[in-house]
Amino acid sequence: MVVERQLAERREADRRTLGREAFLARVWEWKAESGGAIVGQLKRLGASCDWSRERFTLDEGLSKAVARVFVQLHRDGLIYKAKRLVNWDPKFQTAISDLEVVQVDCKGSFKWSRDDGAPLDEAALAKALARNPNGHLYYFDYPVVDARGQETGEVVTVATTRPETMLGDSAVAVHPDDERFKRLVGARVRLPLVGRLMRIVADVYSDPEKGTGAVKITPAHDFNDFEVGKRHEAEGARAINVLDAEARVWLKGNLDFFDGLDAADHELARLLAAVDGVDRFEARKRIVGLMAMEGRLAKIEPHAHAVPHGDRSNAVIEPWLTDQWYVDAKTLAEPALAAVREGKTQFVPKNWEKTYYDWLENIQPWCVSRQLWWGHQIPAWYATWGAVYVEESEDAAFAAALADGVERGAFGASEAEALANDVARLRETFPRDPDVLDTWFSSALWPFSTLGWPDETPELERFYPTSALVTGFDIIFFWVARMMMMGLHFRGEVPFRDVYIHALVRDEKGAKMSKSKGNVIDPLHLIDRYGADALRFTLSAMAAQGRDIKLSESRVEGYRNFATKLWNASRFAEINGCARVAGYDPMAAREPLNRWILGEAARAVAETSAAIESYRFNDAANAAYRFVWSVFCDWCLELAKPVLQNAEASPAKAETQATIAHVLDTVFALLHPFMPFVTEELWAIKGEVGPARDGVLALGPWPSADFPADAVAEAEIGWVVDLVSEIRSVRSEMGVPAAAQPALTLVAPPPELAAVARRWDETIRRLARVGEIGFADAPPAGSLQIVVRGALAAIPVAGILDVAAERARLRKEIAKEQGEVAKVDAKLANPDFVERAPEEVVAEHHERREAALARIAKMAAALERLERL
RNA sequence: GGGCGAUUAGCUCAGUGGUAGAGCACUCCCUUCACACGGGAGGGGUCGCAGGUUCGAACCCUGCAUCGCCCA
Repeated sequence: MVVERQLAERREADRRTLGREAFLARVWEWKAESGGAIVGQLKRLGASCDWSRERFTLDEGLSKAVARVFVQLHRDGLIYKAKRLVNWDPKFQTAISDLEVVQVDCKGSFKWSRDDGAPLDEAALAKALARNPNGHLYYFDYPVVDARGQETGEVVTVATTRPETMLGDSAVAVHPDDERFKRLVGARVRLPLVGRLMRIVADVYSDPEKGTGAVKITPAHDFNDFEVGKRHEAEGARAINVLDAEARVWLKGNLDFFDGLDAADHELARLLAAVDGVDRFEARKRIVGLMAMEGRLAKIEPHAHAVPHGDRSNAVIEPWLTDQWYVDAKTLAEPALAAVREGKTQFVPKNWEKTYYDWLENIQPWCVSRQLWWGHQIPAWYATWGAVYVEESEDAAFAAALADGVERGAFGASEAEALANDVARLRETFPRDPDVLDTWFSSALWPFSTLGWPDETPELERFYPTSALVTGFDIIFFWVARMMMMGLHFRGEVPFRDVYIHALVRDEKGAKMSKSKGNVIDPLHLIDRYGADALRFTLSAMAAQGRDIKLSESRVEGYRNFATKLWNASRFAEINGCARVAGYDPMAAREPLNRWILGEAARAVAETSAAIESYRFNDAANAAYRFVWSVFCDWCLELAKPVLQNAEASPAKAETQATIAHVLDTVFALLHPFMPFVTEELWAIKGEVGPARDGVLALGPWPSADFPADAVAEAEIGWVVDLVSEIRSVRSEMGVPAAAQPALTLVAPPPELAAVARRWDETIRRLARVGEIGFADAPPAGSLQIVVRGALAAIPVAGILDVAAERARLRKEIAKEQGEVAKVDAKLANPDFVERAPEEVVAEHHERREAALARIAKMAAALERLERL
């Protein structure tokens, strides 16, 4: 299609002029240059595919699979040729499947009624239809005739949105229970302009509520009418095709049309002159005009209805009667449905199962032939005696045709032998079906055709069934369901265990990106600005299940910053001699800080792994992000600074350096799926010092989550973190200048806490920006007082303390805690709660209450001391 | 008309029965020797509305409203 458009743009010969072979050469040319674009995008995004297995549907091996499948299905009776209505695209002149049809709502504005007395303003109608040929309902009177064909004076009014199809009408249907028409069932009407006599038949398809309750039946041009027509063949209903492949009215030489008519009739001649060979929409206007002239047009109303359009061509689709090849999708769908019901294949998120079921349960025969040139040509050869030979190769087909020809007596054995040696004549005698297969037909074989099927290859043995298919929801019908059908039929096993339906990226307003809307966000553009890592991380972080992604650049920017942060953290480690050490054993680490960060890292790895395994990529990205930035950078590196920057070498310093190097390696591996480029780069840089790397990070193992959490280390580090945080908070709130370095007094700490404080003296002073750290039994006068994990800390700021503000602050804190206690008390006072809630929930409430009360007590005491001032 | 989903902080979104969260934006402070693409501290939500189930509901059920998607 694209190539055809290019040809038109460049004013070159169209495909029919060019001929099949020359055209296909052009398409291959185009495929070579543009087909690489998507692969290029994937590579820029860092998709680590096994590119050696890249395939194109028209590759040689895949063609073999297609031929095998077509022949096999034909022998199984699951592919057949039939004359049925198809969705015909008059622009591309090919049949398309239901899925390639999009419904477009149309509503016109033109209104006219014969009862108003004014003549039909054809110019105004033409103007309205020029804007959109659809969107109106036209009411036509069909005169009732008696047994001799004389008009009785009575009319039946039918309504239609496509007036030109009346040329192919062969019945009028009314509902069997509709009292208004009961006595007319079986009577005949004369089709205006044409003169055809047709029956009024009773059929439940006719909806008494819609239009006039009587509906014209045009079996050759409407899917519903086709079914109605079949039911009433005995009453004369038949398919009369009145359009050609380009949707022009086709009457001259149309035997079906003239059947039963007097070709010499002058009224018919006038009709032919007016509409024969005329485009359907022009014919629509002319038919309406002719009907008005005959006084058979009752009225025209604006009418909202859905009009089928080709999703590629955007042309209005015409239901058209043709010979096409069909796959018996209903039969193939049964195992495909069962496989998902039995859980052999699982959808993630699960709710997409419903979409899959709905479609497969209501599946229609799949029209697989296309009147195009680009694609797998259908492996069917025809003989003059009406037989068709479906074979995997031309040779096989000719052999079969010759043998059959001899059998039928079409020619003698010697004649057949002579023919067999003359390929040119064979091709003339048994022409191949010129149509090609729907591209989704070959796509349906993808999971096994790409692995070498129909040969039993080692790849097939190893990789089929595949573990997971990742795709968009809009592909469930087109591809997933069809791969399931074909995979089960030809391999006896599902093609994949999991089907992960990913989010669709939309623009910032939530609109689906489309070239015609011009709101496409080019990933390469974003990559140029923020880097592939930032884009990947953003997409992962926003890929919550069951929701689409409204991509906003600010998020991408934020994750670009994250990549920078990671880079700087690595630089910090490098500057501070955090080099990898051969044989480093995390389990042997002694320092609380190291044991703590190792435990935190293990937890982050475990969380990220679990999230990835259950396809919760946003949770995975967030867990990794939080650990790297909020834990490792914000605390571990900060807490390590005093040790690292101490000029003296010590076992603690060496252990910390080695641990940080080790944790960084963990971080690189953990982030690699989200940010492959920067992590690979850092991995290489950090590989320059210390033991040699085994290989690239991309091929390295996933980090271990084995390190057990160390409660003692957590208590120590956690307290330091909380203390620093609390001091910072109270400083900021009370307006202690950043430059001021007041002392810190720990009030009567338990001995082990005092030891911790001494161990972290330098760190606390640095991070909390306090001077000397001392111990006392009571807080010094004029102190800010805070409670950290049950311990009281005081910051004497006598000179600058605003006593009133500090009182207010303490009262506010106390009130907050009291509120908490009140809430918990209310619950605990409820006997139903205590009785029915799980024990641990009740216990937790008690603990919360105790903790709050303890804080209140300490702060109340602090407040009291302040009051005494 | 049928089905699916959404409605939570200014914005974009997590959160499937037990103390409402993140990123961005916003306010204030900081040129502290990895990082201003940074550091620190804050403000901000009766979880669309109305019922119901439950000791307890953003979460489960029913109805309604608004928006979106798919199918006919």
